[in-house]
Amino acid sequence: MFKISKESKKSEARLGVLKTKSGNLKTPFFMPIATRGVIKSLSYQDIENLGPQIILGNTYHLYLKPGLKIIKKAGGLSKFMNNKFPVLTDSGGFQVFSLSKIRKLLTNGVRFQSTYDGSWHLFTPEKVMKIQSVLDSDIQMVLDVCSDSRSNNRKLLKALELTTKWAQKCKREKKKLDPKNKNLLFGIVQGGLNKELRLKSLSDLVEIGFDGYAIGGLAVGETNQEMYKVLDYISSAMPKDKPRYLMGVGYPENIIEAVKRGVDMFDCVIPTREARHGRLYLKNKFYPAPFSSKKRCGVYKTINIINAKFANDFSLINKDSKLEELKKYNKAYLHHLFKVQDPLALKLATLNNIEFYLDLMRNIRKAIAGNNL
RNA sequence: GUGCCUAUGGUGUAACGGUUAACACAGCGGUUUGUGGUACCGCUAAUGAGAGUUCGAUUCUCUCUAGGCACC
Repeated sequence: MFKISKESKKSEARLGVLKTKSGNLKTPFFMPIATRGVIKSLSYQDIENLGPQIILGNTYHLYLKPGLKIIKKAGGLSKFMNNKFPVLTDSGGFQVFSLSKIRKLLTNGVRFQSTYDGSWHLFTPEKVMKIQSVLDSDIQMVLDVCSDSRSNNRKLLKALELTTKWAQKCKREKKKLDPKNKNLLFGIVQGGLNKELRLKSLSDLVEIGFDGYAIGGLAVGETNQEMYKVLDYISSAMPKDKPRYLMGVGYPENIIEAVKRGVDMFDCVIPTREARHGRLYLKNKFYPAPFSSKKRCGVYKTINIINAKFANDFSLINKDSKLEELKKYNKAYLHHLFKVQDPLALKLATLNNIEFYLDLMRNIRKAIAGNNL
């Protein structure tokens, strides 16, 4: 299921292959986000041109819209999207955190209010697994309780205990729904910034046994240093022969620091969300030199294409791109597209940033192979 | 030509004889970590011109200028 092919001599970084029913994934990898069943503004053709290894969808959002009936009729999320890549679905655990104002935490699950029509829906561990079964995602996540990493220990402990209890239920339900273990199930480590709680959470999950382990509840308000400190001890304590997934992270420098600490999988809204707000990730002249811990790893820069100075910049959006659009359109034009709020602006910027992230991951893998990371 | 009405940032509107003239959009810049395209946070920017009344006028009066409407 997961095989490590190379361990860096320079750090805890490793190369591996994760097998899923829809394809094999070279780790470390990054998952572009398609929460609602679309990488915002991109068609399946655009996605194929980018060639991600895997994309990410969301249980809560897809359950509300289009709903299970439609997904079932379509034959699963990938068929619905005409997507040929593996899919990981998040459980809705993050919505416990991000939608904290419109949810109620119960001992048997979470009651969420729909962001569409205000109706209430109970998400139990069992139900979340049923939904993911219909979505037929290659990698499924247990329902967890993601809390603010700076919460007090009592709250963290409660979140952790619920997470563990629910993880057990998720595993049991998954066995019923998918006895041949066609799709993978990952547990999620919680515990905030508390070492003792983190390690307890991990060992409880390992005892239950999962196909992979995720680190949740990070990048939710703490500093980078605090996050790295957690990774320092939790990553090395995780089973070596299972993939490690740092949920929701991050900026390129965060990803590099996590890879050095032995993390294999990432997802983040940054490249896509920031694209829609006009920020483009671009290689600088040192790319892909050995990634340093300097700001922007010393190898990339960002620009805000909406800035007035680009109104007159007729240089190409991205001369290094493999994508025709980014090599043929210039910055002044993209600036204009943002000013007139044309959807093409979002698509071009999104293509640029995802391409950057995927290329970054390729170079990270190359660097590990050469013991340079 | 006569009468009436109007004049506030780039645009559209508030306000009041009395603190620093408010709001929206536009403009300029920033934020974003298991999604925020519709989000969030800053910044810039105005009382048409002149005179009078008044302790104090963007507000009241007059003249001018510009625009609108009606009549000839």
